[in-house]
Amino acid sequence: MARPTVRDVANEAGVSLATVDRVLNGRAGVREKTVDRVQKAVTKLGYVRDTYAANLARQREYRFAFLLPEGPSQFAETIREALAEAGQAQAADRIAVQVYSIPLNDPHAVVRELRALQVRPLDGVAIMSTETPEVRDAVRRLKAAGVPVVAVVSDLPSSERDHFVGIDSVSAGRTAAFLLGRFVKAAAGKILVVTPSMLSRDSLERRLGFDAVIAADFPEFSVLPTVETHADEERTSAVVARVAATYEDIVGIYSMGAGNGPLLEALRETGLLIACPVIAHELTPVTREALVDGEVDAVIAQHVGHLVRSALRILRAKVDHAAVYEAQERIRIDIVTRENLP
Amino acid sequence: MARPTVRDVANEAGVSLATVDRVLNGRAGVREKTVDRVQKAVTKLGYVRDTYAANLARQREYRFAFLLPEGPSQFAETIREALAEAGQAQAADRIAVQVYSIPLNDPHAVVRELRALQVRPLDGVAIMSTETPEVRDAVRRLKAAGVPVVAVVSDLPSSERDHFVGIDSVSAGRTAAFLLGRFVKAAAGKILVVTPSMLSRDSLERRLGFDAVIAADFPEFSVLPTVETHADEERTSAVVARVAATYEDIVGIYSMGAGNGPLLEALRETGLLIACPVIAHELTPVTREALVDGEVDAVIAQHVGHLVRSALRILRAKVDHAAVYEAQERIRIDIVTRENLP
DNA sequence: CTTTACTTGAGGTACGCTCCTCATTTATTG
DNA sequence: CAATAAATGAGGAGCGTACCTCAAGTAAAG
Repeated sequence: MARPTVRDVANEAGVSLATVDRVLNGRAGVREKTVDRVQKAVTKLGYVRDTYAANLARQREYRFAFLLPEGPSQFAETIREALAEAGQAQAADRIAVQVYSIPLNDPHAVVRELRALQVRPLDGVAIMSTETPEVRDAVRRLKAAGVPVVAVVSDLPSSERDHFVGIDSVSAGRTAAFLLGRFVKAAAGKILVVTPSMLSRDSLERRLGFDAVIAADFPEFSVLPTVETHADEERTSAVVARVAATYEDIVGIYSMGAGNGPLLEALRETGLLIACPVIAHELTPVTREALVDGEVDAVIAQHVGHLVRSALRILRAKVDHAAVYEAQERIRIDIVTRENLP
Repeated sequence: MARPTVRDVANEAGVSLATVDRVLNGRAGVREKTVDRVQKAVTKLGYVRDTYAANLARQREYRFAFLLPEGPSQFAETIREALAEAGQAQAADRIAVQVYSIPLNDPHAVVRELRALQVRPLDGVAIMSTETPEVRDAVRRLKAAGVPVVAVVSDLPSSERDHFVGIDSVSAGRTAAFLLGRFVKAAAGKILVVTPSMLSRDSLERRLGFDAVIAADFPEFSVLPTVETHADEERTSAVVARVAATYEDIVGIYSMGAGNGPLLEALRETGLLIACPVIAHELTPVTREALVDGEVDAVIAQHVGHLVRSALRILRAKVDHAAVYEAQERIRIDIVTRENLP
């Protein structure tokens, strides 16, 4: 009844332990017929390799790199924290994580950083970045070198990343629209949508989902053209002031991206913050405080702890050539309000 | 730089391997002075026991029991599924889970089931149950026998359960109130609250949280006395019909507990379902469908996968006399809408 | 100072697996 | 059919830990 071991498999297949080992680890020099026999024994007995014993024997150390955008992004910061927090568990799982910062606005630096990665021995890479040609090339090179790559938070679909870990941006936008539509008490009016940049795929997709739901379920509201802040404080305050002056019937606000600190400050000045329900993204110190203060009504978030753990699990699975358990790796779209704040 | 092993600790402390082993595993027969020396070496080197190697050597098998309420509860069913789904991972972690059904309405049967538990060798128990005297006694007996017990979903605070795995009911009620208050478009009116039974602690606490938020933030609404369905279909339909006839200004509905199938059916008949926003609990096939159909606007849920995994992790930690990593074990209050349905 | 009880050391075996070597058997080819 | 190549077997060491035994050491009690 106990778990079958390699020994049991060897017996069942009528071969030696060495042969079973060769088959299980894909080593060469075994006739196809024999491979079959062993595999049949494996399935018959329901043998599952004891990964822990295997790793113990193998003295395997998973060396993973996490590439996060440099700079004062609060969200990236919470990911760093989650990574540090997960450190404990990582050590037990023989996972060593190096965190690198990639300077987003300096393509040369990006290339340099990514080149450097290829030199040191590395078993897997997780990247959070917008999809620039440099990043795409780097991912391709890593893949060519046999290093698994997962995209985190923001997908890199046209690179050959192995997996994406994060929420579906279209659904996130739809969720925001649903909540905002339900929260607004006014009978009709305009909805303000703000993002640092519409060049990022995430913003585009969120807007797509947002518009679809507003159009279908809340036709009484019209969504204004997306306001871009370019992650610049002055620009944020200027552009928000202009929009607030132009339209007097703004009834709801959707902040699709980062930079909520300056944005909220600008909104405060215009008085829009008190009048309108606000939906924002990602749970950071700023959005948390805004939730508590009632300035932001709901935050669409992804659990950074899950994000990090999922990325590491997937990288490990890729290294081990094991299957990824998709159901567990799907990141949920968290809705955070003042009352269910974790 | 590599992880320190028992050998390193022995060297550092200037004692033998056997002594280190005695100290680490709390075996008797070591002078206090020596224990200190070893422990100092452990902290100095940052030694962490390799749990996997340890379990391998120990040939440990964690035998856990899950006690779930018998009967056609959809929620308990989803927990069973989550448990089965987790089976894979459990096997790798040397965890064997037995699921038992406890007949809620037959105290004798409960006692019998719980007695039976004590006979078989058992390393830990997770219980989902309301707090009856029988259950309380059983928990006490299990604890006395040295078996860790965690309460799942519904807390058993007056028993000596080691841990509670689930969401905070007061916060859940507050969250429901927040959402409902924001969803209702009417300027004023009454809110209908329904539960199978107000005898359960969960319902009481949810109502508490719900009332607090409505009173504080949405004073334009008044909450009707809780309607009890006693998990009975006919009673549900009768009582809902009566309430609907009595008050014509019901503007929102909060379903605090199980039995959403019959409840929704009854609400459908009264026409309340189309008119009012509805908040319910737990994501089951019924509530999922109701979300998709727009009959229920939001569901307050707890991720059953997390619930199960957390319970197992905690039980394992208790068995190993290891620390529970509280931050990871806090179950989030999920808000599920049509758009972020997992 | 002896007797006794308690502490500690030394060493071995085992867990399930990986990875290595070397010998032996089996199939393939000219 | 011999020479060569390929496939397989047998066995051992090691990963970090647990747990066991037996002997030797040290302290406290009489």
